[in-house]
Amino acid sequence: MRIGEATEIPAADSAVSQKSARARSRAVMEQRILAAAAAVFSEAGFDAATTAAIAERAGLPKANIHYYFRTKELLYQKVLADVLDIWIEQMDLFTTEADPAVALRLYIQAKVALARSYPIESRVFANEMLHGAPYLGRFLGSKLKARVDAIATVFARWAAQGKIAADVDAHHLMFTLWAATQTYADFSVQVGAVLGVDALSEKDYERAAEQLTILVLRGCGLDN
Amino acid sequence: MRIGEATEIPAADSAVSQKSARARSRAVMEQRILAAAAAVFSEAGFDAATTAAIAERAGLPKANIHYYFRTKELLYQKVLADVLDIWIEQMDLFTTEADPAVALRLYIQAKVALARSYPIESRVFANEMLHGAPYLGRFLGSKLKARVDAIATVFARWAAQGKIAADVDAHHLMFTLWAATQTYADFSVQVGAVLGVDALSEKDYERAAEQLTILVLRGCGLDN
DNA sequence: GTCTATAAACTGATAGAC
DNA sequence: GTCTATCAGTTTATAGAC
Repeated sequence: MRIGEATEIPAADSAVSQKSARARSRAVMEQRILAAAAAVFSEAGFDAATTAAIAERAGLPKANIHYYFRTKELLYQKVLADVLDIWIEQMDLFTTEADPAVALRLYIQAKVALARSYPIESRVFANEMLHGAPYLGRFLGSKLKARVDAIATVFARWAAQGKIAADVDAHHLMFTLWAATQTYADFSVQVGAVLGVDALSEKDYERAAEQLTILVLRGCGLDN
Repeated sequence: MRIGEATEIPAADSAVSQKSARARSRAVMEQRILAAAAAVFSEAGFDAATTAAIAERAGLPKANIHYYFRTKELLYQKVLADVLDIWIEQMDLFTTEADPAVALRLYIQAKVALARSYPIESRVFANEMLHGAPYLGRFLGSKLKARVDAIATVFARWAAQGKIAADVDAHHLMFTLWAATQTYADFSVQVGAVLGVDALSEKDYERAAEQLTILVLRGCGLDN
């Protein structure tokens, strides 16, 4: 297929219309492969995931995977980058002007919602951490650390203003919030088994968020 | 070497002395292999772990691994069983007679101590959960569920006696406690990076336990 | 019991026809 | 761009000398 053939549709969105039919086709295939790759990586981890499994899930011959992503490593890095995009944009809630109780409540709800809506991405991230973060190591010590340090500053101001208990360490609080929310994605098998259900329902996630909110707000000395 | 040769030492402990020299030698080799296997499984997960890597870490030829454990799967199951032994014996603290604050404080300290002393075992367990618990699935829905259900009964009694906040769900509290403590083993790379340290020190683990205790006790409506 | 050698299957990646 | 065939390397597991 050449550029500007019959399938070329004038799009309303200019950013899209600037792409040729070929480029659009490539983007579609890449998305399809990335989705399949994320699923396989989440189930197996990087080392155990096979390009054959990714190809099969994408409904493509194995060689096509290597045509769009030269190596398995490049494909994994792209998956990880997409996963990070989802994860990092949650911490803006913690500003000095915000109400601590409201910020914490919204953050917990957002994180539990992420665990429910993006379990695959959550597990890819968990696998990466569990295996020593060979690809995300840099990000953790730079960008993520900076974000949490900034949040700690906000918590210190809140504490100085008497808005929150002074003995709460923001760093460790974040570790607990991350762990407690991600467990509903990463360890959903365990949670489901202990609750006695096959799969977690919307009610289960709501209750999870509600319970964690109760614990954390009261734990931070905030009236519920 | 035949049974009853010069290396046969009369042992004070009868249980040990009943074992032949051959059996003891076998037990030693099995332990050596199991330790190496746990390390490799914790770093790679079951699928990505190779018997060659286990052999290398144990300082043995690869064939010897298969002599003591016929298949990689049997070796993994034995490692998992040993891991479970470490993990399940922590919940006896929660009895109706116990003081809720004391029980929770001790449980958190014990769990954080486990995360520090047995990070390998913790990661093997985490890997198994993350990949859908193909080998521990049964255990989760039977033995573990029964334990947590029993704890929930204790919490209900405590709540009825006014000893603990009535709106705390014991099941979700346990999920949070497990996740928050295990994160110091499973995600120690992330924790260390955000704290700005290469490796977590004893002080870091102490602070982790202390902070989680503050949050949970106050969160459960208990005077600290 | 230990170890070298090797079988049989699978892995990431590529060549080359279409 | 797509796909079959295939390479070189690795994997689990075993055979068989010692």
